[in-house]
Amino acid sequence: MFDELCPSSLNPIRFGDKWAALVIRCLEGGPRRFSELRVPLRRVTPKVLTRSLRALERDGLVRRNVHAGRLRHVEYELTPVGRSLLEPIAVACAWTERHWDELLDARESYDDAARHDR
Amino acid sequence: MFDELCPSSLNPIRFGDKWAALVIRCLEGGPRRFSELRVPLRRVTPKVLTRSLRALERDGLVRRNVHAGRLRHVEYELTPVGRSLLEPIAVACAWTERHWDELLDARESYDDAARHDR
DNA sequence: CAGAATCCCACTCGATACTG
DNA sequence: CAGTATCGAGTGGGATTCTG
Repeated sequence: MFDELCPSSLNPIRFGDKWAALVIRCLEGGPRRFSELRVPLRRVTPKVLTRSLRALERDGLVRRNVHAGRLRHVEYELTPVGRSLLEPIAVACAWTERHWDELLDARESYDDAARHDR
Repeated sequence: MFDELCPSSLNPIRFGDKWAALVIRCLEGGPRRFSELRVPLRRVTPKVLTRSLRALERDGLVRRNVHAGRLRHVEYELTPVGRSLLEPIAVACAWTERHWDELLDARESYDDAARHDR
């Protein structure tokens, strides 16, 4: 899922925006700071990551906690509702894992047939 | 899911393009013709429905059968792989049904707070 | 009947640069 | 550190009209 060679854009199942599912899985192990999220999600620009987090926050799936101090830091964590999304995500991942090869094969032969028709 | 008052665009879980999940559920009961699909999916223009069906066909989720004759007609039906998608879809639907109200409430209070901050 | 052609809008995503 | 500002490209969806 975090593999660049396996772009999730090919996956027929999506949760929220492009990065939402990844963000949720990154928060599975507990609260994470913005810059901590940027490590596994280094392909996401801060602006886009922020928007994704805001959307999740708006839906009550993620809670945003600001810790003021000398060096301010912000933590994001899953709410119970957000955590409950892990189950459908896991089901979707299992489906994709089981049918990924069939999907790729189907696309290949479809595209081949289309190319032959021209 | 087919309700206009419940736009699936608010649903955080999506399968394929905007109409894919609906198409799949329409095909659950057996093969359907293009114009039959257009009845429950009357909000979808033919072009968009065609594109959605083609995408599903490309992924091997739907099979397209052309019956030539005096009056030509085309039938679409789920492949076994397509049918297997019904399970993740059902899980997603169950999740949404269970958390829909929380989602709406969260959005409302988030938007209220945002409006108050300005 | 089952689409294809054309045009267009809105929105998402991303790159880059900047800031309290 | 945790974002915001700006700009640009690409994509998806839709309205309308036409066709083998």
